[in-house]
Amino acid sequence: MQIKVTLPDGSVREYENGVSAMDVAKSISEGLARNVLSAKVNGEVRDADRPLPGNCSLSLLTWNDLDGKATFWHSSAHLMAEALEALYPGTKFGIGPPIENGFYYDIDLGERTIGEADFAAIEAKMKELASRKVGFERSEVPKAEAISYFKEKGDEYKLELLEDLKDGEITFYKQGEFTDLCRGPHIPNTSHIKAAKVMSVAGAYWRGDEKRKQLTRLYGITFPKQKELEEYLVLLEEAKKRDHRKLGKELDLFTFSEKVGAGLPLWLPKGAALRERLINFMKNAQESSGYEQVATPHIALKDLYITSGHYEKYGKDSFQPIKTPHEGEEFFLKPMNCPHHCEIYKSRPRSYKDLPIRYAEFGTVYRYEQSGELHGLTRVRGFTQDDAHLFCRPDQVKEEFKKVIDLVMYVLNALKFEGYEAQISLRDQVDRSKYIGSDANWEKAEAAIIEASAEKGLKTVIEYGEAAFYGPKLDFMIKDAIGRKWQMGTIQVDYNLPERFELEYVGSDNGRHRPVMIHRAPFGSLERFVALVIEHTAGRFPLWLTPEQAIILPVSDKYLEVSRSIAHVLKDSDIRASVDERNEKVGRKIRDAELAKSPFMLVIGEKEAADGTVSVREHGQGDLGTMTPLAFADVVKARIAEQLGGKI
RNA sequence: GCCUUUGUAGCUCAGGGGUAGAGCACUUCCUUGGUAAGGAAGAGGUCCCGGGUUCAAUUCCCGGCAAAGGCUCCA
Repeated sequence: MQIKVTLPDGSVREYENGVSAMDVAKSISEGLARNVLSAKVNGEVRDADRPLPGNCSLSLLTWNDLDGKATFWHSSAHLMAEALEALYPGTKFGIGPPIENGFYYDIDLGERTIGEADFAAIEAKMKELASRKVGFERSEVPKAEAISYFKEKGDEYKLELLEDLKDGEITFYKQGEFTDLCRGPHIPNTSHIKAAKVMSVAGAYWRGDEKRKQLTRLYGITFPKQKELEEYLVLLEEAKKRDHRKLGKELDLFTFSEKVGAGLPLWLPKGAALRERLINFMKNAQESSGYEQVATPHIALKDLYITSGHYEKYGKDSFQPIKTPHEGEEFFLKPMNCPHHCEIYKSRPRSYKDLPIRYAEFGTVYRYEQSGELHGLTRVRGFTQDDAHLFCRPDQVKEEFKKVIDLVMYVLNALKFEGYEAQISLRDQVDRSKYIGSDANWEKAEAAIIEASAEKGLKTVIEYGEAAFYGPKLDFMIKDAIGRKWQMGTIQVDYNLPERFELEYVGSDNGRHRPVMIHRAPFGSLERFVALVIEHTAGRFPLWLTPEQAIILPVSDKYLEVSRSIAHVLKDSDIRASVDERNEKVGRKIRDAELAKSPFMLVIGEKEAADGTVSVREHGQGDLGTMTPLAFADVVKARIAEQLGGKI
């Protein structure tokens, strides 16, 4: 009997029934067969050596396919587990999946601990085990047998995993001396793994539950070639150079002080000025979109947060209240601006004709974050949101939401952010105890976000359980230099706060109606936004944003005076420029300016002083020739106009 | 908060139970140099903080604090 196998290029080949993906590979070429790691059969990734189920579509997976890499790393996790069992007998195993870059295995070492000093031994053992060139043998195991196997081994974690599996669906994989409960698939044999590195060790709660036992998580990565491992490590080093914490220090943007407190950034003059430019950029954009600025204090009475629901939700796990000395009144540092803005809305009666009302505030808020969670500018305890709250009629929600999407997109484009992901954050589908408000309101809000995003043609992913406690969100996520995802802009539809604050407007029917609120922050927080701009530009900011647009480099002290007067001319043309007045050679000044990422260097020597010109050198580009200071100013302005797409 | 690691000059880092080290930055002097580092001299330290062991602790031990990588959390 023959079966028909459809390959990715659309071609159909016939084979004997019982043929494996590996056999198909061999029939195409020996070289391909050597590189096959697993196979996608009718969309399902399987071991390459399993017989094909009949007529099917087949793609052979190699290191060049994401699924092939995942198979490779999954098998590597098993290999590391085998090494660990050999080195540390009695180790119990949790789960060991592949991840974006490599894999991890969660293990319970009992009383023993593992540190970086042990990594080399584990890597050596892995390589030794890999070189045996043994296969990963798949076997289907009855549940009772699987249970008795792990009972005997004393591995309670695998036993717990087995509880959730049905009899008849349980498979083991065995390579060498190591047998693991595993769905598979795996690579043909261990010898594909030529380079192995244990990257780091961390604590990880069993099944992600803080209340359960903390296991030791070992992260590792492997490659089919030693050279690829070396290249990967170089890439990691390069990424570290873009780290905003490092660049922020080098570029004099911000600092932290143990005396001020962890997670409380201090902005240096250059950083503060950069922040101001971002604020002005946003104010301009908002002004033309009908927003009005408001301003509110940093603290408020406890009662405000009881009304908003924040006290119940976060009161105990938050900064504790400040008390007045005599009356004992309790004030909280504001963790959000919305309750204040609700009170502004309530300050007088509203007509349907007034809506939408859009209150914007660059509000600094304070939140207690767990100490282990603080991270540079991306996770802090005090930060400034480019916050605004839109109060609108129910029939205006979708339109307003779409306008906010436009604003966010404008911001992302102006800063050249491309790799963002739009995430619709909805309620947890099972556990609803984390949220306030009626199901009906949640459903309305969720539908509004999904519809508005779809009508804007936004490519979105849906994440359940990621909503705010009072409403669903559309979040714009972006990765940092080392691939961690952060939330940047956010837009949220909220039916709950208007109810809690009893917000109303008088409709055309002369009746009282409840407005809907939209919370939104295109930057998210200025702190995090600056961090991500630093990492995405590697410190080479867009010209309109950069601290210093030009540095003037006199060839010798003789040209200090003319350099200073050129700086004045540029300043009068709104160009940010300064003079490097140090007693150094021009080569040195250029080197330092290049390292400081100054966009333009203006060399002034005898010729330029005589001609009334500047010799322009662009960062990373080199000499652009000479021109007058005013012509240079025009070049800068034209570049800025180009970067901002004609706006502002 | 939990796990692993780290904390030495402004920065990057070496060192080690008994006078504290380098490079860069900084100060002064010499040099007036044309597109990525000119030369010389000098100054600079509570070796994160607190306790313990010791004749002696920056070094070893314990506890804090801060930072790094994760886990959990994230209005």
